[in-house]
Amino acid sequence: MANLTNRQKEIINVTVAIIAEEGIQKLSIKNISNRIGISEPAIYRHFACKTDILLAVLKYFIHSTESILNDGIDTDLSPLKQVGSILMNFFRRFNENPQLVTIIFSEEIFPTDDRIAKEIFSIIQLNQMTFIKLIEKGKETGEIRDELASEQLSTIILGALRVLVKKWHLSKYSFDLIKEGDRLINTLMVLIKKT
Amino acid sequence: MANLTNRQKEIINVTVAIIAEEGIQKLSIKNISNRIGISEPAIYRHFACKTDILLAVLKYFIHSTESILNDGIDTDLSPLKQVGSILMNFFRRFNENPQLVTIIFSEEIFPTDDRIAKEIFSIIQLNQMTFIKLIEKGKETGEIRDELASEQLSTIILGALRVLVKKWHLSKYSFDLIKEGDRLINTLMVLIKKT
Amino acid sequence: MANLTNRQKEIINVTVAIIAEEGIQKLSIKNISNRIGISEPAIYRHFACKTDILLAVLKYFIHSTESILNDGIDTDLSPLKQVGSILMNFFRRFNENPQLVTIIFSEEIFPTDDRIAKEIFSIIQLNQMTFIKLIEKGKETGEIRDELASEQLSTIILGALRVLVKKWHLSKYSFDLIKEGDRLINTLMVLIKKT
Amino acid sequence: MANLTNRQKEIINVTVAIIAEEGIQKLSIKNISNRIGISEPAIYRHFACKTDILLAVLKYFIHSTESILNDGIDTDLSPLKQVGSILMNFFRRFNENPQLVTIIFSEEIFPTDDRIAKEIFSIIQLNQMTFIKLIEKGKETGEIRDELASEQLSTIILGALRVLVKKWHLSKYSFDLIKEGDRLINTLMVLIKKT
DNA sequence: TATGAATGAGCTTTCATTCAT
DNA sequence: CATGAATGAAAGCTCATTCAT
Repeated sequence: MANLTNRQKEIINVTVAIIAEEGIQKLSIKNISNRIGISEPAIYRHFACKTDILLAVLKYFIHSTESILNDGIDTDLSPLKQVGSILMNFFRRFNENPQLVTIIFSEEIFPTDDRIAKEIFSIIQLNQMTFIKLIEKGKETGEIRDELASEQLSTIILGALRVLVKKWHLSKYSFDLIKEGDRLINTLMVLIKKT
Repeated sequence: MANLTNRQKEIINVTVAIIAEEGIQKLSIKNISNRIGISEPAIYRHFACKTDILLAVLKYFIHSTESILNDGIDTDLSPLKQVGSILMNFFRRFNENPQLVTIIFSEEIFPTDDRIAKEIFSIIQLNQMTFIKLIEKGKETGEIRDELASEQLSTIILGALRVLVKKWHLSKYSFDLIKEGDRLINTLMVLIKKT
Repeated sequence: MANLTNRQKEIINVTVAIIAEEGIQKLSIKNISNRIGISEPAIYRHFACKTDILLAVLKYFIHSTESILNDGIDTDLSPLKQVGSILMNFFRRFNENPQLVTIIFSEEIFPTDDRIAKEIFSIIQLNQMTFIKLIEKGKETGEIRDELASEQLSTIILGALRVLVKKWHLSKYSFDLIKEGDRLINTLMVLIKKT
Repeated sequence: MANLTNRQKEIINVTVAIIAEEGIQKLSIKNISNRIGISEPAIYRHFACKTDILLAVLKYFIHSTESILNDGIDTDLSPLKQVGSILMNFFRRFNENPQLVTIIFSEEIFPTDDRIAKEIFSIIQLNQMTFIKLIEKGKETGEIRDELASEQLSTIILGALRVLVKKWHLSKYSFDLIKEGDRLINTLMVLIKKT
């Protein structure tokens, strides 16, 4: 976000808001420019085309995801605790900013475009790799069950995260994500920790 | 699918194929009619509007999902084995019919429409409830760890299923879903079974 | 109406009802066939094209108009009384069958078509001539002011009829057409009768 | 018309011309844009939807009607003379601009729409009230027969105006509207003035 | 006499984008 | 940096009508 102008940031924010509130089908240049209060051609002063806006949005999400992951990882906690800490970070971020949900786990909504597909793949890889590394570390320290493949454990953790958050989103935030998230983390911890 | 005409079935199949191959953004009446080889207005002899086509597609998926779930549940296997059997059924179905993936786990792709939202919610509920019931049974028979909430275990199982299948799909089927699915099932079994 | 089949009469009645209730813009073959409960092509068994249906409707109105005019004229009343009698006949017919209004004075609603234009012109001529003849007779009997041109008096009478009926129709029948019609007739009588 | 852009005025004029020449059934965005020489979507830069164009047309007619009425009313003439003056104004305006006829007296041609219905009702009310007020004044000054209800006289005057103009229009302007109009005005004057 | 299926032409409207100013 | 005007392409959908059965 550093090398973006204020207008570009504004466009990205408005784009995220539209996708979250009205769905990607309602995302149009007109819709974006109306929300900002400028004309449609004005958008093209700041982005070459619509795809570039979506790419910028995705890059912003990578940045968000990275910061969620890093906030959890920069501690003195044990690897297992760090897994829990990262998950709780996700829940907290979603709770504060629910519109993130619509996009951060929604590969499907974006139009089929090679550049976009690449960007999405890198988000997924980032999540996957972070957890795999932590699980490996946890196995080394004897904290995590080492008879189970790290990749599969990572899949299980990410899947649980995703399904709970989606359920929360589809239920229109009808339950306390932090509380349910905490319970889910505990269950996951019980499942994977060495006894 | 029983009370549908052949043309209606054809339209549904073509719709599924388009969504799977080109994404929902490319789904248009023209696209559907072109693939079938009829004119656009001809579609409206068989469905009143585009939304009705999507609803029919979703109902078809509910039917598919139900049959996947029922194929696993109608056995003499133990509840835990049934969980594994259902999961393997999913993997096998996806492997045979990869275009199912794009839709069956993709709430987000459908346009915001009350009737569609209702249909999607029922698919999710169906999956959730099936696993919760089996887990409850498994706890009763002493096969599944009873210190863990059934709803959370269900969330974990569904999440793992989803993430593996999506990974397979995004990687353009670059790995053997059946083999990886089998390994994931084993890992899940190890995690949740009582020792 | 004599040489029409029952189905043809049914189609005409339904067409009149649609025009009256929903306007001519909503008149379509589909709409007609739906109301009757038959298929669209079935309509073409009874009329060659849509214009023919409209022509039949117009002929039915000519017939209606003729009978309204004749019911008033076949009496022993004086010419001036006959003018009043015919006008009251119109009001009574509209009161019993309000959907007549939408069409009987609505040249404009029909599509531009030579055959239709001809038919409409003949309705107007019929009305015009009937009143002109009566006024001429009334002048001869010394009942009607003879310093005024018959054609203009006819125009004034027909105009008054039309505006009152349209007002009644636009106000959604909010006043008693018979009572207001009676008062209008009296006013017209006062205006044109010789003193 | 003051707060309209030139393009908007052009669209309104072309719309009026199409309705007058081809009927409202032939009025389409394509038809409008073709006549102007721009593309169809270009229309939507100037009006949000087709209904808004029709509303602008109607507002233009209200304005026209108002100026016809006011041109006649702002004089030192007696009320009865003013009635005649207004009627002659109508005839003159129609004579100069025959396409006005098709719309100004044609409530029926517009599609059923609440906003449009409201606009049409206000045109009718305006005409009605203007004549009623003048007749009331004429009764006070002893110029107009006071044994007759003003509302009915207004109905008679408006009806006569309408029928003559429509006759002129349907006959494809085959007679001199000004001359016939003048004769009709004289007849009306004779009928309603106190003797 | 009726129907199911289909069609070409047309409709209103939206979209991403361009260009002169 | 911004806008008003415009556009080609495409969308979902309706219409009168045809044709084989």
